[in-house]
Amino acid sequence: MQQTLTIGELAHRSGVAPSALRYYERLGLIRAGRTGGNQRRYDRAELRRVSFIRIAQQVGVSLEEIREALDGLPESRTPTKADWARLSSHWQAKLNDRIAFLERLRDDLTGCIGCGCLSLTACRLSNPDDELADDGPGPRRFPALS
Amino acid sequence: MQQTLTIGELAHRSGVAPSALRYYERLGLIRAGRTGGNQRRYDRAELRRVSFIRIAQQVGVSLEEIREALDGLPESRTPTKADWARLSSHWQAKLNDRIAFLERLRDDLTGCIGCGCLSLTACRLSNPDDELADDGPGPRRFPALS
DNA sequence: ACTTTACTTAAAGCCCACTTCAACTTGCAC
DNA sequence: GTGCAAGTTGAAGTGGGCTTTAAGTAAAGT
Repeated sequence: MQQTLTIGELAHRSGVAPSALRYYERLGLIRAGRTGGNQRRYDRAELRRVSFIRIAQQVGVSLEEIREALDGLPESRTPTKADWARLSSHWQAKLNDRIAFLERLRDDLTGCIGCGCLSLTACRLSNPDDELADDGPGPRRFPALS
Repeated sequence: MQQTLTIGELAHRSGVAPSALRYYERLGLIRAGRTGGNQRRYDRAELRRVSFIRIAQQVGVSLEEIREALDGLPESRTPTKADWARLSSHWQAKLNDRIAFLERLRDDLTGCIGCGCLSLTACRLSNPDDELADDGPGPRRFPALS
């Protein structure tokens, strides 16, 4: 018989509060079996899911997006190494995008200070994505990520 | 007389909705003069403030922290190049911290896949029993950049 | 002068990611 | 078999970051 965890144990091992775990379950991010007395019992594999959720959150991904990603895992069987590798490499791509974005931000900020224009609004940091040419320096929308 | 912007103009040029600009004003992030008829008129320098706010938000900083940072600007005069350079370099440090954090995350993720441990929970990626356990309610921002 | 668009306010609403509450039930330790 | 920590539920509350609404005023175009 497979070893299971109570909600308190999973909470302790994952660093996520029990209330958050119940919330995740309502959103369909994790699953739990039940005892005869209706208490949750988590397969140890859920620990990995919770870790994944927390990592994705740190990258700035919403729970809804995380749910969509986790939906890519097989439902019928415990995810294999290959399953997780696929998901994780997808997240590495997201991380790389985000890192590149922040680096661009940092470098542009440096340029703005260095060049003396000082107008954050006048550099490519704020890209005039529309009719800039009314009068004077233009409208500035920040470039959206991905 | 100094050229000013209506709230609609500032909204258009900054890409921030008028309601958000009024909200920022309530929080003390930006300031506005008034016409005889009580309408807001923004000094062009406010455009820079709004840009700064948006950039800081992209880095994952809360409005409260942004307000504290902006409080470092002189109230009596229009901020000089040096004023902005000081603020911006502080933000560059934040950016670097955040970039370093994400890189560590990315590299650890690679390691987890490569080594086959597959247990994200077994690496330093997930720090069980740690301080993140009780952050209180509210949307999770990015981890503190200190 | 008139019409239309833009602005004003306070208060309420919304979305996300949770937490807290109240009232109750399970299940492990002794 | 009893005591008590740990679990259960739905509903309501919290905090951040806004948007929407309603009712009214200002200013710009013709």
